[in-house]
Parts: sequence; C-alpha cells; structure tokens
Amino acid sequence: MHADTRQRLLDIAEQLFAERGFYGVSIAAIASEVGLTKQGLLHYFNSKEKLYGAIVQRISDDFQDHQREALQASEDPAERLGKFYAALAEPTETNVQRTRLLMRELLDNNERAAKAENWYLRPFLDRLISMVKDVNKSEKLSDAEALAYGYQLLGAVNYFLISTSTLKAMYGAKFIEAISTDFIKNLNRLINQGLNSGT
Amino acid sequence: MHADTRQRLLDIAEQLFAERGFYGVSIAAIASEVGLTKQGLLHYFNSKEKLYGAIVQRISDDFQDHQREALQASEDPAERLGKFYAALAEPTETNVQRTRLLMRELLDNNERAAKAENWYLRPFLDRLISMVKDVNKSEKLSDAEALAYGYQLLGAVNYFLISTSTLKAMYGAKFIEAISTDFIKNLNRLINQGLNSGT
DNA sequence: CATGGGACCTACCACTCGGTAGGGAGCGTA
DNA sequence: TACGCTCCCTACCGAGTGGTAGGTCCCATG
Repeated sequence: MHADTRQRLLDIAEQLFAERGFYGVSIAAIASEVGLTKQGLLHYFNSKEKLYGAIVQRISDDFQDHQREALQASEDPAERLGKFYAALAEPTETNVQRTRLLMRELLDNNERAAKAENWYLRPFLDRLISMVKDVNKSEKLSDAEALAYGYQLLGAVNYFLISTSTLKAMYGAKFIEAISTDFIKNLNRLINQGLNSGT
Repeated sequence: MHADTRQRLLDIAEQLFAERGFYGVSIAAIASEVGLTKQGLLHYFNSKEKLYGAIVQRISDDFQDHQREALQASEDPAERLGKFYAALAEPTETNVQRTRLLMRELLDNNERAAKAENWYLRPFLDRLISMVKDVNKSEKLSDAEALAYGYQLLGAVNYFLISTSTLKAMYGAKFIEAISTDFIKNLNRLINQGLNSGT
C-alpha cells in the first residue's frame, strides 16, 4: 500500500534527478527530502537504478499519452502538429523538469541505457514521423526527411526549454519573455510554411 | 613546465566529463587514464572544479575563435550564417564531445555556475544576434527576434548532434546518415528562405 | 488473541570520494 | 656541494556512497 509515499518518492526524485543528474543525487538525499531514511526508500525501490527507471518510465508513458491526445485534438494535420509542439514548448515547471531529465538521459544514454532496450523514444519518434508526413501528403516525404524535419523542431523546442533559466540570468526576464513569444511565432511559421514549400 | 602532461590531462578529462558528466567522473579515474595518480593530477589543477573550469574555458575560447573566423569567411551574411551553423553541426568527434559537455553545463548551470559569472555563452550569443540581424537588414529585427531565430537553429543543431548515437542505435546507421543530409539541407533552406519572408 | 506482512527504523558493511601532508627523484643554478 | 624548484609519488583523512542485515511497530485477518 501507501501508494501515496511511493508517489511522493517518484515526484521528488524526478525533481532532484532533473536538477542534478543521476550521479549528482544520493538516495539518502532523496529519502530525507521525502521525510524517510535511505532504507525507507529502498523499501519501495530496491535500488537506485530501479527508482530512476521507474521515473523515466512514468515520464515516457505520460508523454505518449499527450501525444495520442494531440493526434485527436484537431482535424487539420498542420494545426495538429503546431499544437503538439506548442504543448511541448510550454514552460510549465514539470514540463521543463521532465525535458531536463530526458535530455540528461539522452546524454547518458551511451553508457547506461545502451544495455537496455532501444527505449521509450522509439514509439514517440515513429508517431512524430507520421504526424509530419500527414502535413505534407502531396510531396510524399520519406521517413528520413520527415524525421529530419520533426527532429529539428524537437531540438529547437527542447533546447530552448532547458535554456530559459540560464538565458534569464544572462539577459533578464523581460527580454526572455519577448523571445519566448517570438519563438513560438517562429515555430508555427516554420510548420505552416516551411513544410509546404518543398525540400 | 610539462605543458604536454597538462594538455593530455585536459584532453582526456574533457572526453570523460563529456561522456559521464561532472559527478560521474572521479579525478582518480581521469588521472589513471593519463597514467598518473590522483595526486599527480592535483599537482596541475588543485581541485576538480579548477580542472573542469579550465576545460570549459578552453572550449569557449575555441568556439569564439571559430565564430570570429566565420565572420570573415564570406561577404554574404546569409552564406556566412549558413557556414557558421554547418560548422557547428559537423559531426566531428571533438565537436560532438564538446557539444555534449556544453549541454551538460547548460543543464547543471542552475546549481554550479549560477554563482559564477554569466559566462562564456554571452559573447557568443551577442555575436550570433548581430550575425542574424545582418542577414535581414531591411526588416530591422529586434534583438529578441534575432536571438529567438538564432537560438532555434542553435537548439536544432546541438540537439541533433548529441542525439545521433542514440538515433543510430534505434534506426540504424544508414537511416541516420540520410537524415543528416536532409537535416543540413533543411537548415540552409531555413536560413535562406525563413529569414527573408517576414515574421 | 495469535500471526503475518507492510512500513519503516538503526546499525553496519565495503568502498569511493575529493583533498591534505609530506617526501623523494631529477634538474638547474650558485 | 648545497640549494631550491618542478613533477610526481605513497600514505592517509573524514565524509559520503549504495546496499544488506535484522529488528520494531502497527494493523488486518484467522
């Protein structure tokens, strides 16, 4: 039982892993943040890796849920894609946090997750490919072209999301807000116009 | 003296930090890779932070050198910008490595470097802004608009660069090579056409 | 009332961490 | 010969690491 404690562990561990990375956080630190001892934590997840794995799993599940929702949100493929990226770019606290964590995961992937399966990103990207292809059916984009395009926008959005705090420290909050607006505007322009003008 | 040993320390530490992150590497591991003991390393850099700082400094110096070269490489501002991003996107081993390290630095920045100065990225981004504005002088882009645009491409390029190894494991090397080509093609199209069609 | 299991604890293990103290080998200079 | 300097070593420290062993408390079920 006590799924409540389990949830709180996941929530807090997610936050700490996102901020400091896998090696940057000790399970004792996580536990104490929740109000447990290290061994209290290990009662729920019997290793650090297991805990971390459960977090990545949860995030990837949620992401795919959102993606499925986006697929049904609109009839127009371009608008659909636009909404999808807009949702990804939304600077919610949890959204930023999760993007940070997945970015770290991508960086660490060579080592830790190479042994694991070719993971959660795969179905996400496959769906992305088909969403992009739907936008421009007349040109019959290849999978590679579609992924190249989709990944470009994905990178732009994610990179910007993890940068905002640094950029704010560098240029001030006002300036960055202006950029955020321009950023989204630009993104939509790229989707509507970039994809329909040939390769 | 023995600038040679110093260089080798920097080279190897850069590689390890890029692969595993600051907390993921011990100075003993770095030293042993070079053929020294931990204390041999500490003779050259008297703390882990100092070593790491020297690495970031070296990278940022090199990056800005390249950026200055790019500024003089061509007369046409659009072509100049295109070459600049193409150089950033080049999947050289050291280029990928350094992008990884800087990406980690960006993620960790909240904690570690917040106390430090508003660092190396600033002059880099300032120059980027002016390069973007040069491409489209007629429209007199604001700084925010220019940075939003430049950062979008920066994110796309960097994110793709750190993803290639994972993508290869997921889709196979052939497919990813095709994507790389489309990616660069797309990038140039965005620069030449995206910037000149209004905001 | 007895039993069992979930939730969580203290105590401890072997090990690694970054860093210090101090010394020795080889060198150039006086 | 004596000195100091650079380079690098062994030995060690206190703190912290992930994880195990074993126990206590409480509550639900028999």
